[in-house]
Amino acid sequence: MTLFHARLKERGLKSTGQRDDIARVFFGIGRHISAEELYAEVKKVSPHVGYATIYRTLRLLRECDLLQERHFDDGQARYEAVDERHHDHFICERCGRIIEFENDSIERLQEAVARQLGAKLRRHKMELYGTCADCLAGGTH
Amino acid sequence: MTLFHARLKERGLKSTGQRDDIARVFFGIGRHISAEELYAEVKKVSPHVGYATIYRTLRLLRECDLLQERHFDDGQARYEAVDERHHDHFICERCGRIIEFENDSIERLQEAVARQLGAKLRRHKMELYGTCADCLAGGTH
DNA sequence: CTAAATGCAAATTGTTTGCAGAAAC
DNA sequence: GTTTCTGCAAACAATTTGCATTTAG
Repeated sequence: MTLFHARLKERGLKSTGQRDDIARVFFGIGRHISAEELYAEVKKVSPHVGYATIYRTLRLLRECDLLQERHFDDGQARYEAVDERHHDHFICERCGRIIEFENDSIERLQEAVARQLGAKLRRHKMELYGTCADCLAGGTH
Repeated sequence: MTLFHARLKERGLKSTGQRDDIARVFFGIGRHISAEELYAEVKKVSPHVGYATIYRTLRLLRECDLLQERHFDDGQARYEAVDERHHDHFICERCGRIIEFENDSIERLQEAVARQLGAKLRRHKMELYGTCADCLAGGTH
C-alpha cells in the first residue's frame, strides 16, 4: 500500500479512497482474481464503485508494477500481485483451481530455444491444463 | 477438403459453396490466421459471406478436428490447421511473426511437474514472447 | 484553484445468436 | 420437401472511453 502511494506520487497521480479500497481488497484477496470478482468484493466495502474505476485502477496497479495480468483459457483476465519469483501455472479443468509452480530447467530450455531461433526472449507464458490431485482423488469437487 | 466433406457427411451435415470456399482459403493460407484476416481473404472469392459464416465454419472445422484455435496475447483468436506433430510458439512482439518449434525435453519436464503435483496433465500452452532474429537484425520490420 | 479521478452510460472489440429466406440432400 | 445453411442485424461479454461532476493536493 505504502508502495502504491509512493508510485502514485512519483507519477504525479492522486491517492483516493476508491483506489485505496480497490488496492487493499486486491492485495488482501491475493491471487488470480478476475475483474468481476474484484468488483463484487470492492462493492461490499465501497458500494458506489463502478467497473470503470476497477479497470482503471487495475491498469494503474499494472503500470506501477504491482500487479500482473494473466489470460487463461476462460475468456476473462485474471490479476495477481507481482511476485519476487517468477512462476507458471497449472490450471485444473475440473475445479478451476490454479496452482503455481516454478521450474528452472524449463526456463533454461526456453532460453535455449530462443537462442536456437536467433531470437531474444523477453517473457513467456506456460500453462499446464489437466486434473488436479484433489479432483483425481474424487476430492472436494 | 475430401476429409472435410467426409466428416460433414458422417455428421449428417451439408457441404456448401461457402464452407468449401472458407475451408479452401483457410488451408491455402495456412497458419495462424485470424478470423478477420480469413474473412477478408474469403471476401475476395465469395464477396457475400458474413462473419457469422466464417465463425460458424471455423467452429465446424474445429469440431471436425481439422483446425485448432489459439489465443495469443493480442486479444483475437488465431486458427491453424491441425498438425501431426505437436508444437509450441514463439511470437515476435515487434513484427507479430509466429514461429513454431518443438522441444521434447520441455515436454518431458512438464509431465514431471504434473507428476510432482499429483495431477494429470491433459494439454499445455507454451508461448515465448520476444524479438525474432529478423527484427534483431533490423530486418524486414 | 486546477489537474486528476469518479461514476455513469454509451462505445468498442471480438464473437455468437435469432430469424426469414435460400440452398442441400 | 424437409432439414440444414446463409446473411443480416441484433445480442453478447469483457473491457474502454466521453463527459459532467467531484475531489485531492
